[in-house]
Amino acid sequence: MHIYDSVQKTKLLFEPIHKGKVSIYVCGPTVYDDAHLGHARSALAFDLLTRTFKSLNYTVTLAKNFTDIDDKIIKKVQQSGKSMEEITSFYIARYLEEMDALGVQRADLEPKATESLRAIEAMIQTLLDKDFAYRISNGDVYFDTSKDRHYGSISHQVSEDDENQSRVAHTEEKRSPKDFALWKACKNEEEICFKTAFSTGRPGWHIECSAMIEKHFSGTENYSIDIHGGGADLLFPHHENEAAQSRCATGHELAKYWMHNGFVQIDGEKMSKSLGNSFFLKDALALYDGEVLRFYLNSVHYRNDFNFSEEELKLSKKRLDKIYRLKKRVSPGTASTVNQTFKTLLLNAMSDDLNISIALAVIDEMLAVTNEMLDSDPQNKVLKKECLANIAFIDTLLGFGGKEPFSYFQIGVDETLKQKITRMLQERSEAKKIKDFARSDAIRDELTELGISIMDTSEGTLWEKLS
RNA sequence: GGAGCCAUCGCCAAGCGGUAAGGCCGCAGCCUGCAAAGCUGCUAUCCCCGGUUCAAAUCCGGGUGGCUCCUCCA
Repeated sequence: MHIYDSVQKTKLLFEPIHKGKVSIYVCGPTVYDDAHLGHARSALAFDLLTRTFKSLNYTVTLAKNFTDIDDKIIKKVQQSGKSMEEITSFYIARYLEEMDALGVQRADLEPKATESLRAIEAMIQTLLDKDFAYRISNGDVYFDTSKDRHYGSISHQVSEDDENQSRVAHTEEKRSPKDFALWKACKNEEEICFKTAFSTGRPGWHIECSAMIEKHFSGTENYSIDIHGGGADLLFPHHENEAAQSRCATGHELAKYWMHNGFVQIDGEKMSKSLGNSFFLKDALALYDGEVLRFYLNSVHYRNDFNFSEEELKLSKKRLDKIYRLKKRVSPGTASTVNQTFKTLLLNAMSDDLNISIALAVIDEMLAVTNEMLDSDPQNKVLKKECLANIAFIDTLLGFGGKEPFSYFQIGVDETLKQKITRMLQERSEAKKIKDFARSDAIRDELTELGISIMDTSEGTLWEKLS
């Protein structure tokens, strides 16, 4: 397995800390609002990563956190009158439902900030004890970036010039604009506050990830985990700060490899809540099947930016359709053993920093070859069984192609319409029997108007919903 | 102002110094009563200008254009 490390900015051979095992921590969402396509892209990218490791016979431990303490959540509590727990549990549940619909496998660990307060407090206390952090008069605790000689080594974005480092306003007591909050003291009684030795308040954004990783992963003398992942926007300052905290608190590096996924864009601009161009997952899933969305969002390499368009999504579906058409051809039946050449080619592609484009090309080649062989030998049962195994492997590795193929093409067609289609097809085949082609073609036109495409085969007439 | 990323056929997109994968669309053909599906065939010298090299889409320098980070952000 080779992966691109965003710290060294090059593709590296993956060598696990512990042989045969891989530990991955991905920054999850802040749960104060609905997830959009960008959240899906990130989840999907790391889902592909864990599936690939699993197929390579690694034992994977994946952690994805939920940030459930945050200024925006507090704001929402104040505005809505609901409790923090009500709000966060609602969005966590919805996030998980939507990820299920996309075929994202659940993380092994889903730590929350509210459940990690003791670990957070302990890490901040360690940093204070070791003099890597300082408390100011209002109770805030800051990380002293000047004490960390390696600060900047993750993102390479730290300026020598303090004035240019940040555009945010700073408290006077902060020693440097680069310093960041580990702990924010409560300013008034309405806020959500937790008692600690240093002050009553809440954790800063960066500390939870560092603390959770220490809490859940054993690590070694060199690294806490193998891979740390997240969106490209998290590289700086979030991951830089995480790395600094962990390095200074534990004496070793946080992660051996760092991976960052590219953005989902709308009309060439980053999708974000602040820009107001978000396409929410709940809306997308109301319009399109989760598997289709998954296929589309995964069809471009995870590090590239992804310019989303509904037209492209529909075109992308055609490529998925081809897998299911072949699956129809080889169904029903039981899968035998996956073709080893096919399996190797697919795995090789994904082992090269998740090269999905090559993987899809390998699949298309398998599709074409199998279709061709079936054209000349339609009853080849050995071939059919192997093909079912091949498609099952695609589903295991990439997470699509697993549905029952006939129902796949009928998603969105209700029972009433299905019965109507069946009646029309019966009438059409009777017309065809007596060579009344005018009548049979008229029925086909009616079906087209209903959004249904038909195809005559030796097994009878099949139909699909037009997308 | 500081720090990066990207630019390949009409569209999407691989390529990681050795002579341009794949998909969509289009055209022609096979199959079909006609279609659909499937199969076969056809379509690019890689934003521009220099340089390095026997050899560059791939490396270096300079442009142009787009995006991102430096504030919450996947």
